[in-house]
Amino acid sequence: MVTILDVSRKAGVSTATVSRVLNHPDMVDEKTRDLVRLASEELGYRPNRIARDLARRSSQTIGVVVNNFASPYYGMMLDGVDEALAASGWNVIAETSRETAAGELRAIQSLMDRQCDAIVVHANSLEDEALTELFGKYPRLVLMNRLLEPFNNRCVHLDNELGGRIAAGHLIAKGHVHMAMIAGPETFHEVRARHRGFAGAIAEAGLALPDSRIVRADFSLEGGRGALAHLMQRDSGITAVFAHNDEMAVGATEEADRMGLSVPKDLSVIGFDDMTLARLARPALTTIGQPLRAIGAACGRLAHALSREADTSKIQRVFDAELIERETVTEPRR
Amino acid sequence: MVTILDVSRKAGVSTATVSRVLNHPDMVDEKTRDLVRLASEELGYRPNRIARDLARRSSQTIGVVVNNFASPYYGMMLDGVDEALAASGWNVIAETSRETAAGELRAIQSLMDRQCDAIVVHANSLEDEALTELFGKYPRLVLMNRLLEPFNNRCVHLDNELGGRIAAGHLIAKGHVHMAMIAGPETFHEVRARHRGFAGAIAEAGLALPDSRIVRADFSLEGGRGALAHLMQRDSGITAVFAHNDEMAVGATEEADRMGLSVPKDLSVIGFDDMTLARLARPALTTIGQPLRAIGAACGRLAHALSREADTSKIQRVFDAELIERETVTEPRR
DNA sequence: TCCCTTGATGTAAGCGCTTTCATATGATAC
DNA sequence: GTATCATATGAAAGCGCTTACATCAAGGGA
Repeated sequence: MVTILDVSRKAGVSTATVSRVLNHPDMVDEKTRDLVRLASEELGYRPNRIARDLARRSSQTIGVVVNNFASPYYGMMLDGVDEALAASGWNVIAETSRETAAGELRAIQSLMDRQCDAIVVHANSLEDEALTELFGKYPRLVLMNRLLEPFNNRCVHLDNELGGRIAAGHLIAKGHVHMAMIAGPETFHEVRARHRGFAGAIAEAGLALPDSRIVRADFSLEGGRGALAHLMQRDSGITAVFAHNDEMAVGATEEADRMGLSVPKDLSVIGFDDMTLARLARPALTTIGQPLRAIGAACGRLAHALSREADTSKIQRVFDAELIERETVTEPRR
Repeated sequence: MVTILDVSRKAGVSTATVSRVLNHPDMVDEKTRDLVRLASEELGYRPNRIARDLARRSSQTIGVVVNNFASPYYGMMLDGVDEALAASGWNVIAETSRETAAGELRAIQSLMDRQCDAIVVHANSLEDEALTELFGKYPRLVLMNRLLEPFNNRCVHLDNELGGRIAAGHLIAKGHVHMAMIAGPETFHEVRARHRGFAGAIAEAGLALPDSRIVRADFSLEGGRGALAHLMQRDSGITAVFAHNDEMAVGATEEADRMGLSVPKDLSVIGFDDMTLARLARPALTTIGQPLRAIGAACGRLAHALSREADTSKIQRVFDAELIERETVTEPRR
């Protein structure tokens, strides 16, 4: 390994000077600069990032914690973070939590041990209290796609409640009255917010969403199928279903099809997330979109600003959900 | 920040002893060990990973270079790497190349600067020569899902040629004679291998795959649609199409539908990759699956072994493509 | 009793950088 | 010619760890 000492010797200067041409080139004479650069070049010198970080007491790195890498949901947000940071020369290092609270803690710890200047965490297993303690203790934590009340200014998230509202609003506008919901697991705070929004808008319209029209599934296609079967068996008068993600919505569509119900003629279906699959499903799924890349990018910018103690006031923290109209919602049959 | 010095003072021992209870606990007396552990605990001490890595001259970290995070194709492989390394306590740090050769080089460099003990790279923009030079120079590089001839033992990949062969074999077995191919961009080495396998198997069966039945598209749904339109216009006798990825296959299916051709009755379609979409498409897409997670895991294991100069001979490097039969292939009409 | 082991700990020298502070040099001003 | 200042550089002290080596006490064998 060629070190700064080798370069300094070859160039006939001190290591301090070499370090300066790397980091503060204007502090050194042009001739010396060229000398050093030439020597660097010839030796193929590359500064050791670890040593630099240790000396600087800053790693110029943002850590990110996500559930896994395989799901494009996290992938898009990660891409967003990455993109936001690329220009500044900062790096992102991501770790997975494997969907457990312990994993989330472990990943955060591990990223702190690596001296990340700030950490963006997508936590959905950790409880509010645990998070509150963490956020109270560490000022350079950013919460990704979740709201934690006293720390709003370090949360970047989709307005899930609005998403639920939009879904309900769209169905109501089409004339639906007997609506049902296929919810995700209650541990997800997004699920609770979507539920709140959907139920709220329905109530405000003077309609009802009895518990019998709510069923929970696990975000999977099969879960969606089972949920729809369950729902229709309880109450065959349902004309529209809101599913908490696209995969369950597609599952519900398939199950409806299997039961001889045509979507959207006999049953309208609306999903959530607007993943690729919503676009590719047939009939193409009407859904609620969220700007994942933008959310990720905002997290990246926020984390970066926090690290440099820069102004964070102009960074957007709440992103609106958006109705993506495709083919699975129409007026109810009368 | 609480350092090893703080702990040593609190426990009344030297920093060396503290370091030893952390790294070689059996070298220190039980009583001292407890003393140190207690002090650590009370102070909330966490070793600074950067300092440790510098002193050890090893980061216990594997770097991974991928095109992007958003595509599950990379996501699954990343998850595989992550999973393979989790047990050993090693970390993975991933960087994106943004799909350019320059980006691939930049990412590799950056990971080297961070002293990754080994680097797994998914390179599809870099030419063979450039890669050969890199692999010659750095013995701890692993190539992900691509074969680079003189360095077979550092390449983990799907047998794409076999994949092409399997696709052709399946269609031939069903009785197809007039087959076509929607290829991806020729810059992808996978594309060339799939082409080779598909064409080879057809030739060996005594059939023909004239150039007029090959058309190139860009791996997108729209590309697939356009390609199929093109193909059928040139030669309406085609009874089966092999597309180089699932998205193009689904596009082709849709376009066929639009043209009044029913899949699979009038036209059989077979894709490649077996992404979620293949499972969810209707009709569900028959395709060639690749064990991405396993490939990623093998890369992780190989990189890990390389770092420790351990035995790598038992690590699988070539993975077989697999036929996933669903609904889009059947016998041709006669 | 003396010498040699053995085991437990401390001392201190790194790891490859950055940065503070001191120093040298030449230019500028009087 | 001397005092002053700006500019360019070097010396050296860290950053928070690990580890080779030295040291020391206790135990065992002669």
